Amino acid sequence: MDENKRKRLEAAGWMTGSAYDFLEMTDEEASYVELKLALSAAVRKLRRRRKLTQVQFAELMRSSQSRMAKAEAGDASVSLDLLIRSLLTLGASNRDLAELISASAHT
Amino acid sequence: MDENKRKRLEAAGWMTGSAYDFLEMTDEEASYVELKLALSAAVRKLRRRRKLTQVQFAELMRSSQSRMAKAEAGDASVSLDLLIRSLLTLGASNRDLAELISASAHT
DNA sequence: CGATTCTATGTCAAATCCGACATAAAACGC
DNA sequence: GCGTTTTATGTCGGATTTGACATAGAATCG
Repeated sequence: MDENKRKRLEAAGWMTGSAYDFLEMTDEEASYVELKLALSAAVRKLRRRRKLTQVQFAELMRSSQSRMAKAEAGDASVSLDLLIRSLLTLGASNRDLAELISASAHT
Repeated sequence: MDENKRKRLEAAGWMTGSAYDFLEMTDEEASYVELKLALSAAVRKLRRRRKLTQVQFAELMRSSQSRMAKAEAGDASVSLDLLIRSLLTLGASNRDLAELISASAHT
């Protein structure tokens, strides 16, 4: 795993929160985390493109501003479920999702 | 929503378990459920292609046979997270995931 | 058929994730 | 600068998801 990736993950709080020592993360685990970060970035991008504040977005999601902020930040407490539902709520198509996923962690 | 789709969802226990009346499910909710069912079917297919029993698969996942059975059955108690991690563990690439997603609910 | 292996289903305590709230910190306009 | 709006962060009780277990049901093979 390269250094840039490591720093990105660390910045999102993936080191202290994880049950695993970071360097022992398997490839699948790394892919999984990378995927989540890619989706969270996409949520932010798409929300802004839709000219919504986090508060407005949270209303659409029937959630809270704080949780959407965490979703966009790639916080470890946010599930893939929530990220995918966020993107769908923002109007992403399946094809959009697919492109996001195939683009993430293109190792 | 067409009748075939409705029956598929019902078969996986999505009617009694849901908080919503089925016919009031929004498009995003339907896409989300469709996606989960597509992924669960893919898990089964891929596991079999890898010549693994559910018990062996569960060991790879550090989970249990019963949970993997539920994952493959599209049980409502199984999250997208678990399905995605299952596919990654079975060796699916991001491109594979992307194709699954863009293929699901091709409305 | 009976034995063995594999899969399905129900249950439950523990772990995780959730929305909500409070509040701090940025960002933006004036 | 100061107010206002937006976003970030920490916390918490409750809801959901988890792995594990027991056990039933299929499938396969002799």
